[in-house]
Amino acid sequence: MGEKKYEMVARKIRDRIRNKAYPANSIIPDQISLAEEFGVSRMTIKRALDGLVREGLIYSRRGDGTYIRGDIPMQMEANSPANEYNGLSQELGPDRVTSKVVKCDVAFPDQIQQKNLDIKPTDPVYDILRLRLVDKVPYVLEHTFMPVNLVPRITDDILHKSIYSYVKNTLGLQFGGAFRKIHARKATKDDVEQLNAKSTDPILEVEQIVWLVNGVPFEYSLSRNRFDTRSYTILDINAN
Amino acid sequence: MGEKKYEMVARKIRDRIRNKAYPANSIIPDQISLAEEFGVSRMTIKRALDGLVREGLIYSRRGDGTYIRGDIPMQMEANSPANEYNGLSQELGPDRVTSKVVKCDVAFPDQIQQKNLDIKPTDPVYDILRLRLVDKVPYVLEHTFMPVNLVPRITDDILHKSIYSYVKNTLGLQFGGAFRKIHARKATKDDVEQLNAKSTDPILEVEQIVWLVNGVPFEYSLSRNRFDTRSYTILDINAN
DNA sequence: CAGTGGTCTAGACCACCCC
DNA sequence: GGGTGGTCTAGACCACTGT
Repeated sequence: MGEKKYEMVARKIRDRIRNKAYPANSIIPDQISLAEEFGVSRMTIKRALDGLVREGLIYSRRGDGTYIRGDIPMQMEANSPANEYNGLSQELGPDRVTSKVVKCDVAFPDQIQQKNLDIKPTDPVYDILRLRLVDKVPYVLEHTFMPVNLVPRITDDILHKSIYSYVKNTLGLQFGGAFRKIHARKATKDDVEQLNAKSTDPILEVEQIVWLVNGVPFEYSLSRNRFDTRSYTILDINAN
Repeated sequence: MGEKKYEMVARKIRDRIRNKAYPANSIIPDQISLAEEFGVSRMTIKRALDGLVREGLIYSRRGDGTYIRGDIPMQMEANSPANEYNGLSQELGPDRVTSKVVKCDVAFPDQIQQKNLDIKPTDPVYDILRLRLVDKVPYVLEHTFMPVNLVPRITDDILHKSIYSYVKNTLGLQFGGAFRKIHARKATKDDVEQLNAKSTDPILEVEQIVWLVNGVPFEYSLSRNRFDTRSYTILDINAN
């Protein structure tokens, strides 16, 4: 189906912010005027604005108006946001990202994997260790576990490109969400060998569960990032 | 002012989930039934459910129904979420948290502070270094910068308790959001001395800007956490 | 097909800010 | 008081899932 009305409105207002048609720190037209301009109801305008609030682009104050938020300097300098489940390839473009498959096994899950993927000891999982390189420089060492029955027919070609685009586009599965836990860790032998980390370097580790829209856990993974080239960014808006 | 209707509905449904009146992985009544039961319109039910979806408690599928999400095992084990702007005292209870004020100066901001707080070189800032202890064990070393004009009359008593509750409750200011960047770092001399970290220990650093509802940056801080006692958790729901 | 959740409307009322 | 955003309604229509 086509673009929803509130998505259309949000997109157009987002464009105006990018074009500086609505400059930083300025006030934008009131909701009734916007409703007339876009030919939709005020509730639909509100819905679109709520989305932009959560994206951090605007903020509203009851009795006052809706304003464009200025740029966040820290965000401007962020190298690559480590959030979202789009995978590195989509974030940085598939041309810059390459993968070295260190290991790709099928095995029965250990207790941690059983618990995090909500599966039985007899349900086999993929056990995949990949080094992801950006512009041929080691970037992150990803250890991924996925139930075999959810993700059939993994090929070497897929592993060298993007698992996520395979899951999304070929298998037609939709991601519902993720829970992540970020740690600082000491470097292991693998980190030294694969990431070219020094043995005294800290490692930024992201442990995550990703599940599908139907609530089924689909991936449990541990990503070990070089501390000097990667950080994780979070925008946390205090909204309903 | 009183509780809004959608907040009331969300709270009651949240309670039913906690009580297992709506058990994990079960389906809940349809929106029309809920609307009748609570005596509100269906839109209000939808609004309440949307909030619970973002909290990760439920998920809905069009044409099907709304389901209770099972517990996330990784979340159960999380020691203490490092997110939110409530401050440590509120997270863990004021009785367990103590503070050692290492430094509390007023100074003119350097370029980084000017940029992140959006202030002029002539606007003085607090430069506060506090060690936060939980059950008397060093936990996090917080380096905080705040514009003096926004947060007047900081006292030693406030520094030993909670700056956040002072800002929220005494000054009556409301937090609008935060942007955070998480790094893994090498330990510094301060970390060794204050956090009792070993010089070879990694440090989990949270760099953040917090702003108020009117968009004004209010705090820029660097929190250095012991890698073995603290992690940062994020729940990331794929929703509108 | 029946039943579900998602979108959208037109209008009402309220809480709040600023003048 | 005048104008703003926030809440809530009753109802309509649509998209989707299951059978």
